[in-house]
Amino acid sequence: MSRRTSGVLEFAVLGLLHDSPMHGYELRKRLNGVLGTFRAFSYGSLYPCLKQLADDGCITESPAPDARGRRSKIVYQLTAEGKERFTDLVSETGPASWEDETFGVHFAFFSRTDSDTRLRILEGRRSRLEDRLANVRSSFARTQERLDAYTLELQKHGLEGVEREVRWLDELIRDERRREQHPTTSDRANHPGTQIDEE
Amino acid sequence: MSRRTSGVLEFAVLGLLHDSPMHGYELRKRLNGVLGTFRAFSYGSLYPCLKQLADDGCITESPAPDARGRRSKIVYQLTAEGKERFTDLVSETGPASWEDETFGVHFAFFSRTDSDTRLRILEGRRSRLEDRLANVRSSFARTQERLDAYTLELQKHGLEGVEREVRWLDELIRDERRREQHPTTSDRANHPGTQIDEE
DNA sequence: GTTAGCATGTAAGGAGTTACATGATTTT
DNA sequence: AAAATCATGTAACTCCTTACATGCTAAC
Repeated sequence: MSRRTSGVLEFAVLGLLHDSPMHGYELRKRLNGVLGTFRAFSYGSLYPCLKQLADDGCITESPAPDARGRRSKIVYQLTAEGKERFTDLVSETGPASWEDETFGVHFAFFSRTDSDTRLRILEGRRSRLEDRLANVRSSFARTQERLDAYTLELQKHGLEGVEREVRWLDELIRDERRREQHPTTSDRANHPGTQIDEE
Repeated sequence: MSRRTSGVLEFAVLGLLHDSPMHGYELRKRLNGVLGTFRAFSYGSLYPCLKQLADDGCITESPAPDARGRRSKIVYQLTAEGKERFTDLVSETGPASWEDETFGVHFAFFSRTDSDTRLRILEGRRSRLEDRLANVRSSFARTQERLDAYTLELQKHGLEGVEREVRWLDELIRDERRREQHPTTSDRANHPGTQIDEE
């Protein structure tokens, strides 16, 4: 019942261990694989996080099957409670799922959710970005003349980046809606190998 | 000679105070204006930073905080040492100038630098991103088949974002080179109002 | 038998946030 | 005179990094 840990790292760890047990080293590599450009974590945060998850009863630390020597490798494995915890996290559709720091991870584990949750998160993210656009644009209009060319260029680039993400989200939302209307067999269990039905 | 503070916030504060003295409240608004989409700071980090800069002798707080009776507004102003510090920071062309957390701020104050420094930073950033692309692409090639459609989509989106920034940098570098070859009067002092010579 | 990579950790600290506390000034 | 906004600050905390420390295991 503890539920002490929080944050992106914990979420990602639970998600990866959901696929299969692993040791920390492997975990870290996959972590940086799954999160890609978005984030990278060091062992200095990974191992304490694993300890915490173990304390919380979400994972078990077991010595490796081939352990005969002294300090053996540790295989981390999800418990029933850990699975439950992950399910809770992955189906969260509040602000925590669409903020900058967390949206990427939620998206990375989208195949663990249902279309409904996905849509809510995508739309949440979208309106979050729209808010930001509105803010930036209005302060832009107010202070534009005071900014030099480079600052202006930076604003423009940032703005276009956000606009680009909005377009991306629009496409994803459209696909997701289409899928809701024309459900296929692969929609309930979206395992690796499943393709998004365009391109 | 202290030089204790470091980081983006300090840099940005020095840069803004370089234009004109201000109080903290105003400073914070401009901060979020200049940095736009990239970052936002709270008072909880701004005021301690200002205290630190005052301790370091980079800024003065006027009137002195010992004003009897009422609490008065404080106007923060750059000292000679503060100006020097900012000049040092703004002409830094090492990794500190092109990493994710810092590049934006350096760019925002590009008009305070010479074309040479700008080019070095832009190119440093560019090669930083190229490295990242190479990394992601190779790990992508290795692990692609193990990723589900959403994770793949996320990777793709991230990758395209980086590619987009590279194209942006290419354009800026080209412009900067053109400017080096055809210097205009506005190149040495790039004050507000100066336009980048395209668009 | 030594280098390189696999594997697990810890201590110290950096850079920021949130929530709170307080008071001054302007607008309605 | 109430509400909004301007204005300054602090304490506790979060989440992560760097640098270090240690030892195992495979390959050359």
